[in-house]
Amino acid sequence: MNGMAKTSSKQEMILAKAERLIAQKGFSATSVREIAKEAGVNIAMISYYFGSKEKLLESLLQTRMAEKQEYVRQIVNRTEMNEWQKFEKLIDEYIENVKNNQSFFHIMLSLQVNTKNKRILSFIRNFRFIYLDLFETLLRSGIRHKVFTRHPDVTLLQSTLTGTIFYALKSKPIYKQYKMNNQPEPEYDEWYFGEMKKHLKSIMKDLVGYETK
Amino acid sequence: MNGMAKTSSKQEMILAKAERLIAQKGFSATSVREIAKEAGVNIAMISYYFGSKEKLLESLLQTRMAEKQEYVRQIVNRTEMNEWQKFEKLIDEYIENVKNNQSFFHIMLSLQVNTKNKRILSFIRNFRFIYLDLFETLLRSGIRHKVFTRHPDVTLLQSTLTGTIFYALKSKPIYKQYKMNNQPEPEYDEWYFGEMKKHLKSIMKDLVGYETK
Amino acid sequence: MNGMAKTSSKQEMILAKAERLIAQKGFSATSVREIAKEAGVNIAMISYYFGSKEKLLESLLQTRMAEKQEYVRQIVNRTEMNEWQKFEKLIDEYIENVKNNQSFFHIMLSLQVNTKNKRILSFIRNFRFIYLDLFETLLRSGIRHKVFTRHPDVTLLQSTLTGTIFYALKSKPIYKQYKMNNQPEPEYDEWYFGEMKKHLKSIMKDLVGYETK
Amino acid sequence: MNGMAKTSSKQEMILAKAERLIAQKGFSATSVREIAKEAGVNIAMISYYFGSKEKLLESLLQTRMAEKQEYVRQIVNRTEMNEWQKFEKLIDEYIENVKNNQSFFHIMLSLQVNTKNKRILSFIRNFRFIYLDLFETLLRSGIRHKVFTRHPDVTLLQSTLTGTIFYALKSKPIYKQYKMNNQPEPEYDEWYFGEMKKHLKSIMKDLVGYETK
DNA sequence: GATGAATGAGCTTTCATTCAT
DNA sequence: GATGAATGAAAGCTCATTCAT
Repeated sequence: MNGMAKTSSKQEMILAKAERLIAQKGFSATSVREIAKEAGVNIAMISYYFGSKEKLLESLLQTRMAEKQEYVRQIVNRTEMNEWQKFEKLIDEYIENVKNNQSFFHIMLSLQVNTKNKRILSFIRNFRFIYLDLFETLLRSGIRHKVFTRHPDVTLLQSTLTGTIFYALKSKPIYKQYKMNNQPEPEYDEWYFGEMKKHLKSIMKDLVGYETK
Repeated sequence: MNGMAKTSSKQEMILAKAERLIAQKGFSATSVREIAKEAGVNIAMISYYFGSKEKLLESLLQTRMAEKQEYVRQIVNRTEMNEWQKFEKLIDEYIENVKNNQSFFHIMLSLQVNTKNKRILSFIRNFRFIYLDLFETLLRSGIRHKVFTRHPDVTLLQSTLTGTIFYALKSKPIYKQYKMNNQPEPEYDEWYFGEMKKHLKSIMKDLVGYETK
Repeated sequence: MNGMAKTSSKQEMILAKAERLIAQKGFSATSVREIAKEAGVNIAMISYYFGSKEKLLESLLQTRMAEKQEYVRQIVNRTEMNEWQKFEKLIDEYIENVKNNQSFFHIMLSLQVNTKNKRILSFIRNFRFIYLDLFETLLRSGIRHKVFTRHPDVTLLQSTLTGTIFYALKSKPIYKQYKMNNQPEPEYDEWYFGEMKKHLKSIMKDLVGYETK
Repeated sequence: MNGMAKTSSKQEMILAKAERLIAQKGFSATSVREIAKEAGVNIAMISYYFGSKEKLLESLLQTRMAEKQEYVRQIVNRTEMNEWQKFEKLIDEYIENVKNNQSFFHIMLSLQVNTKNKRILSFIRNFRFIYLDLFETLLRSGIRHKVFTRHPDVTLLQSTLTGTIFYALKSKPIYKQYKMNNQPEPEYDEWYFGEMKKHLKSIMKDLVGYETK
């Protein structure tokens, strides 16, 4: 048990360091040596634990994605909320999630552009489908219960929701500079992601035609 | 003159092939050998023309960005349009531009996350600032002329506009698969980008508070 | 222990082959590939063991210089000899040393002319200072004990001693040809370095004013 | 004629810049690009004028050696001096010559160790032989005229003479540091080379057994 | 299970030289 | 005669991975 725990923590340490480095520099520009050095393990360990650099990435995605998918189902299954409240909750949680896992979402975005790895593409596709299905279900239910008055295309909705978040995430330093804002990082983040939430809720409200009484 | 044209076309050929490869695989994952092979030139030519792999990328960005910035000013300076019409025109042209220069915009997106090259970061920042300034000017003018009734944050507006386009672009195959659509590519593209235009105009109309009379 | 010995012998093998090649062809004209091939190791091992080609050279100098400095102290500390006998002993040993490590001294001379490497220049300077201090001590002691009657400038003394040896070393093939001598190498070397010893002792005897009783 | 003069000066410029660079960095470490850049000519000119980098070096040596050999004969043929005076004159002139052509003598020294170029080795050998013959002639004459009482080996004599000069030249900064001398360069040089002359004359006087009456 | 040593393939860049004009 | 363009070869180095223990 001691041995296993130690091993497990080593693997998790490797994944954590790899995540940060790959998010910062890209997958190709990050060397196994660097990851091993950062994680304080022998170079051979990456191949030893994960098989290869590529499989380390796959392992990283699988691990992180599994962690992230669970919370979604909880929201949808809650009955005390109407569809618009669930929508709001989803937006809040999504943005919080991105805020707290910026490295992971950087990698996700980067991989959608560049990877040719079939397994990784499959991971990403499945991840996306889960959200599309979720939104579609929510939209239908909202229309049925007359909470929503419009039924937008769910793929365009996702593009705007996720696209805005990702692009805003990447643009954070540029926008901070544009506005000549000198706030310390945590405070600025709080404000930045808060504005993002309000902005996206406003757009989504318009898209689904939710009318405040 | 013949010699110059020939030289110029070789450099342009290298840039074109580099653009496609870097967009597909990322900068680090693209080797100088590959670019040279694709462009049909000797490996040494990349260093000869551009100095280094890194400087080739800088040269690519500079060249393409110069090409793209011109058309923007033309729209803004047209006087027979009101601000909302200019907004619509900009969205149409932006989407067309991205559609026709997907590689370049992929690279731009990718570099915003991963590069640490100061010069490149500066290029991108300037490119982004030009658009931000443009939108800000347009918003102020629209408000002044009572064409717009709201003044949204220009950075969030850009994130939604550009983020939606980029994300929708990258998600095209996934969405096609999700909808189990078997249309041939050109027809599907025509429809897909058309829907994107309508979708974004609808969002923007809401954001700026433009009221159809 | 077996592993260590094996490793150590590989590194030593690389150093030995590098020494010979660099002495023959010069540092710049000797390629890492060549050294690796001669030493029977993979090219990557040079970087693996030494860091770089330049650091291999530094390592070579440091290793060899450490080996060479030890014997000097032994002579000086011997009490049964007078100063002139120590002088003679030093000349004999120095020339023997050069004879048996011609490659190393070729490199030393070559580096004094061409290198701009700060670390290497520092190695050489320290090496030189040790000898200067040694000669100065010997001269003073000899004067005090009335073994020597003159106190020549120690730097000029070193220039003549070392300069003669180095230049004679380099000129060996030319002089052999000049004298149309066809002796086999080892016998010729024996005679050549023997003459050098007598010649330098004669000069030094004059310089320090040592009188045979 | 204008064209020729221009060409000739270009070639001489290339030789001059090549001399300095090769003396500083060594032949292999000096690139054709560098020489061309320093000389302000096109890279192709080196191959064009001299055939190759190697032949440029040959050309350099041949040119410089021809310039240097002439002055020697003048001294030897002067009849108003006895052999020792000629010896003194030679030492003075030799040291002056080296002082004023340090680059060339550095290259000579360097090539004697490292080059495998047959033609260059032949140049150097001939250059050396001329001096050896000269000294031999002088020694014989001195003995015959009872100016000298000893006949040292001419190769050892040359090794000491040239070796001391070269080594003292190269060691100048090290010795200045050793003596913690802060004199300005020109004054120190004057003193340093003056001491060298006295030192070598003293040694040579002893070697040839010249007795002051 | 874990690791330092070692490997071959590949990287970018620079080399001296030649070509086409 | 002179030169910018272009080339193949080779340079030093780093890569992800595997081997031997």
